[in-house]
Amino acid sequence: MGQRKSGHVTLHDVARACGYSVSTVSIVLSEAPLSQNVAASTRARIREVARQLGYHPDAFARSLRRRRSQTIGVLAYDLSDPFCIPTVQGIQSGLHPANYLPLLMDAQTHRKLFDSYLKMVLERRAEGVIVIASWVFEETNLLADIEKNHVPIVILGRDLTSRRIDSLLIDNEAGGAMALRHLVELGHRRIAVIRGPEELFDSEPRWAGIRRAATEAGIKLDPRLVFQLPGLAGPTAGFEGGRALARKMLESGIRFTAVLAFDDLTALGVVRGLTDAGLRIPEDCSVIGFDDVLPSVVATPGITTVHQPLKEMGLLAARWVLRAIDAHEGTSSSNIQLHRASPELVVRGSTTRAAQSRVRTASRRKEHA
Amino acid sequence: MGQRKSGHVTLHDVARACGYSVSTVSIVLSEAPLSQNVAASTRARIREVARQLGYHPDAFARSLRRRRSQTIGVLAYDLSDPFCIPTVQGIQSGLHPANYLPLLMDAQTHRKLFDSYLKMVLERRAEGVIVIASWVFEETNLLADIEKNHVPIVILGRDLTSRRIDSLLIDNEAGGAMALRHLVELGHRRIAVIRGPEELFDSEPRWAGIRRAATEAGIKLDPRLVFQLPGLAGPTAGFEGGRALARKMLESGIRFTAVLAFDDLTALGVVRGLTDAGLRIPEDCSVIGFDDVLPSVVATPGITTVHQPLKEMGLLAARWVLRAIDAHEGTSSSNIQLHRASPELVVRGSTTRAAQSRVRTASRRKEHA
DNA sequence: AGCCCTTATTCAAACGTTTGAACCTCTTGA
DNA sequence: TCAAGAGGTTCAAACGTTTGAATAAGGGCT
Repeated sequence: MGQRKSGHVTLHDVARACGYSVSTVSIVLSEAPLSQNVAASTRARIREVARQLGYHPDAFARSLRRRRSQTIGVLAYDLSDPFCIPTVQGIQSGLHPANYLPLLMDAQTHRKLFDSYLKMVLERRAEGVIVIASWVFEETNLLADIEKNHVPIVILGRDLTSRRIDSLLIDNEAGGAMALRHLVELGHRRIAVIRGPEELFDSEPRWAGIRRAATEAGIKLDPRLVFQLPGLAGPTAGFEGGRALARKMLESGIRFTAVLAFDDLTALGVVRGLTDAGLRIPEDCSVIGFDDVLPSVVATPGITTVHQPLKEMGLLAARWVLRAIDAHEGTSSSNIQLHRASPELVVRGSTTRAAQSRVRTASRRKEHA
Repeated sequence: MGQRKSGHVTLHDVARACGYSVSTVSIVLSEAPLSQNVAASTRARIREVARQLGYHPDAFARSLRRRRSQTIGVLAYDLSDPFCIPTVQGIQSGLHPANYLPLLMDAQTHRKLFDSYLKMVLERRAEGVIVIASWVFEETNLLADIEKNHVPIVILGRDLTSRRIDSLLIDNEAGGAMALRHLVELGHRRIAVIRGPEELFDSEPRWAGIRRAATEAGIKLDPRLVFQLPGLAGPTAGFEGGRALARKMLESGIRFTAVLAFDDLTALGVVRGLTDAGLRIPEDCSVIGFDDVLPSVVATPGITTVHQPLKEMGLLAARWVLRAIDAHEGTSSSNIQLHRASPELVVRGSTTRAAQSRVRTASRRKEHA
């Protein structure tokens, strides 16, 4: 009856209630090796009492004593980016079998939040950290602290091997090339490209891949058809950006039969922009994106895109940290790793052969020239 | 130099490094009231050394001693449901100012995961729990444990006041009515309805609201035009369901000029299904959804829908738990609360006046009759 | 009897904090 | 000169676990 002030049932309570010592109860409930030596009847009794009282071991006390938190900090730069979710799920599924718990935090694109969460992760003695970051996380000085405390860290979405951090990211170069090749194979020659914002790490290599593929295919990308997304803010920035640029494309008066957008949200914005102007997708203009997020799947037409194996990447990231933790047991760090995941083309309804589309676009375009 | 075995810098280390006792260091670094009495020079010195060493207080030890975890468990039934994200963000923003940290877990619709996470939340001594659940969380016996341990709990998305749990949810009845009224005001009379799956709590009241509004408007809902989503599985189940049912609608041969879908994903599925059959949205048929998730914003046409103020609800949920924790300090529980958030209609491109659309649909329909 | 082994249980120290109480060493006022 | 206070710092106990070492009681062996 007498409730402890904390309001939580402790080993002590269970011990008192069943007449055994705290040690015995602990040994039984935590299934320590010694528990083989405990009489079966005792075990049963203790378990029963614990259950009745609703006992749950205190993770703080336990972690303090065991010096293991069984926790991995997962820092997402913005959960509302559909990009993050599958990654997180991959991480989760990698951590769960090893009995590790992700300590998931959403920085909501705020640099300050990011820093303060990183600190918290450290304070909660996460044994490792996974950062999902396209762009935050430039130069946080907490990184130094992480090192000082010997917490292994893996970053997803950027190459930071130069700073001696294990990194996983999509092969943007290959992905960009893949997207352009797809359009070329459909017969498109006059292709508008929307590059990513400068702050974004992915922008450059993706663009490089696009140019390489264009060169290989013997196609010149008209510089007047190359646009760039402005800096980002909010979850629908890509959409609005794509929409605005679509309008610009039409106003430019240059002929094009396909748009290669930086990512899916941008592609969806382009679709909206072109549709508003009276074009039909894909008949009058093909549109391709990058990422393969949910909205691309459920939009009509579905957006052809370059799929990132996010779940797999998350899973791998989880494996890496766990391995690093194990290694740490031994001693010293292994070598810094870099993984470039292979993108995959997903063809949906937003792209089609160029043949007739070129004509239509041309005729339509006059209205906006 | 000599690294402690734990690899973490402790108060002890800082104390040794600067020649003061652990107590003094603790008092300074935790900014305890006593720290006014500590010489300014000492304070500065201690802070400096702590910084240099990369000291971060051990949250376990601290929570253990202070008997406060500053943590609220947040259990989402499925983070990949776009529905969850804004809610989580709302919760986060409600917790942050009070210096509480959400312990976010994603059950990924797995009942077992849900239970095991709930246990973990309890073990980590969360001071409160917020559950985002449309459907999991039927009868988990852990609920009893939660009560035994006096952890305040709030549920989002269901009414569980009958089980003495504070609950927040959207006013489904009003939302359903709102959706139907919108269609009626646009002149639609022959409206197809897709009800939610039975397991889902929201399905029934939403449907009730629809019927009430129909009656009030003097409209009969043709039972042959009322469909029901099958049980759900996976994030795109709603989409596939809507798509399949759209086909069924057309095959039924019954005339309709608008579809009221259970939620946005379903609505998007309907759009796809109808479009595939050659109809145009909204000219040939209006489609309305429910929830206002990201894909509805970025699809073309944008999906007209009933907005749920998820961020606000999350914020309120956070406030409630915090209040409950404060109250707990005092003693005894206040009364169980229920909040029905008011939905809001968001008109986008997927709905339009019925006048011409009825004709077109009729003429189109022949192709599929 | 004495010894060792097994079985069943408990002791007590430790994990890294926080904090009420205690301890010094000065001033200051009477 | 002493008491009282203030300023500055430390003691030591506690939070709820875990775990190596210790204890105790029973056998079986020589």
